Amino acid sequence: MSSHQPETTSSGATLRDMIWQIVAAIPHGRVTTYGTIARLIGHPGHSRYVGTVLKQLPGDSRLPWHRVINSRGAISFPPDSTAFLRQQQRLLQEGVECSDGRISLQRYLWPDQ
DNA sequence: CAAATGACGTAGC
DNA sequence: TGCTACGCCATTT
Repeated sequence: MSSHQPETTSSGATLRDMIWQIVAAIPHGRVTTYGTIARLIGHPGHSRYVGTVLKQLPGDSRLPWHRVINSRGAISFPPDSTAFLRQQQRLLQEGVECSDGRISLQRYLWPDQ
């Protein structure tokens, strides 16, 4: 087998598949963080990888990637980038207050404490 | 194949 | 309260 085969679990799912699954499960109008997702898939500390996976999503993906923000409660894109504006726009569209690019984890974080 | 990179997080100062 | 330094590791150069 080639050494660049995706890491798989006992169920056969790749880490990437698990991340997609979690992102798809984020409720409308709620958000979660990269670190939280890493924990949910049983790999705490892999927060950077979560970002890498989302970065590789095809442009036409229907996954709600915009509901993923960083632990500071902010959008992880430069404020002047189009990506930032797109994410902010999608969040505002579903009722998440982020006019300043900041989201209240206290109010929107998923899963609930 | 070695080194740099990145949609992160957190401990330390 | 804010910055810096590191750890993390798949992916890219």
